Order: sequence, then C-alpha cells, then structure tokens
Amino acid sequence: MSDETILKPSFFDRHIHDVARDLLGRHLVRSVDGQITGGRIVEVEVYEGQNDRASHARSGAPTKRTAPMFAQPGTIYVYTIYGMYQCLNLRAPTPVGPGAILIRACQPLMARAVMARRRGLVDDADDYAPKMDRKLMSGPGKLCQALSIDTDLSGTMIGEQLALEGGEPIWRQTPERIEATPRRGLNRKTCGDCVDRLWRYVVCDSRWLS
DNA sequence: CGTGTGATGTCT
DNA sequence: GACATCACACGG
Repeated sequence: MSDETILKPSFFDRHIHDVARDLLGRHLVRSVDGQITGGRIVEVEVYEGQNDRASHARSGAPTKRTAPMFAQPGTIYVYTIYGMYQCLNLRAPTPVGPGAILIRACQPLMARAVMARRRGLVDDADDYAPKMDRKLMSGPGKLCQALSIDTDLSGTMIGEQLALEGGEPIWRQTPERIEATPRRGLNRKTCGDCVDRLWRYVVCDSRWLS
C-alpha cells in the first residue's frame, strides 16, 4: 500500500529555490527498525555549485563524499562536519548543475522522547520532558542526531528510511511567513560575496529555528 | 544573557 | 588549515 502523501523524488526535479521554499511546513519522517521519528521543516538553506564558494560542489566535480550533490533529484546527501556532527541535505537541480538543500531545523513532532534520548538529553526516554523540545531539532547537527541520520544514508533516495510524508507546506497556508535571509555560519574570507545571498529560507516566526 | 573553547573527518 | 556545529564553562 503506497501512501499518496509521501513525496516522490520528482518533487525535487525543479529549480532548487522553489523546492527549498516548498519544503517549509512539510513533515520529515525517519523510520529505523519500525521506530518513527520526525518533525516539521522550518529552516533550510540552498547550496549550488561552481557559482557558490560556500558549496561542497564549488569545484564543479564530484568527490566520493559529494557525489550525491550531482546525482538524481531526491538523492540524500549526508556529510560529517567538524569531525563529529552530521548534516542532512536533499538533492535538487540548479542552473549550474550540482546542488543540494541543507535541512537546518524542524519542529519536533513524532516520538519526542525517543529523540531526546538519541540527543543525549536523557538517559531514559521516560525522563523526557516537553521543555526539552527546543533542543531536539534546532540545528542541522541536532536534527541528524534526533533522527539517527548518519552518512550511511548518503547517496540513497528519499522515500523509505527517510521520507517527506504529510504536513501542509507553508506557501499554501501563510506564504508571507516565508522569509529569505543570508545563510548561517559562512565567512566572507572564504566565501566572498556568497555570504550576502539570501539563500536561507525560514518560517519567520517559528520558535523552532536554529 | 553573552563570549570563548575544544572536539576532530574530509577536502584543499 | 578551514569548515554548512554543538555543548559546556565562565563572566555579567
């Protein structure tokens, strides 16, 4: 039985900035051994290719790590940052070819106690308390920890172990709440004028941002 | 509340 | 050496 609300890879087969905005409000759902966790996407960033000095694909050629940024739309790209955290990206096409959308923050929705335990906020899921919610998915590294997303997912296709399933996109509810801002964590010395591009999209009044 | 620092895989 | 990060320590 296929669920019509699960987005297919073809969802990603259009201009990357349209995809990025369309992701806001949708539900990111992770399934591990029957355990479902997930949340509502509230913050994303676009990374392109040769035209974007902040992008892992800036050289224009794939490496073993970055190959998913050059692959079929809907491919998952997970990389390790600072040696200890993972970041989740979803492949979408750009005018220069390679590109991906970094998922930066979600509103926790499903199995929050399980996510709190994965985040190391509690030893036992029974000790979960709602006040922990803001610490579960308010950043790209935190979100991957909460969802048990590791680099072994990189290169696989969206849809089974990790899916976009349900949730109402913000553009269909209150499009004025979509705000474009500069991307976070970049510096002008290495990225140049790229730091000024408004390629971070957020649900502007969300309390779940990074 | 803010600022500073240490942890450390992958690519240049 | 830089980095698309995070948690913790410390000072106000």
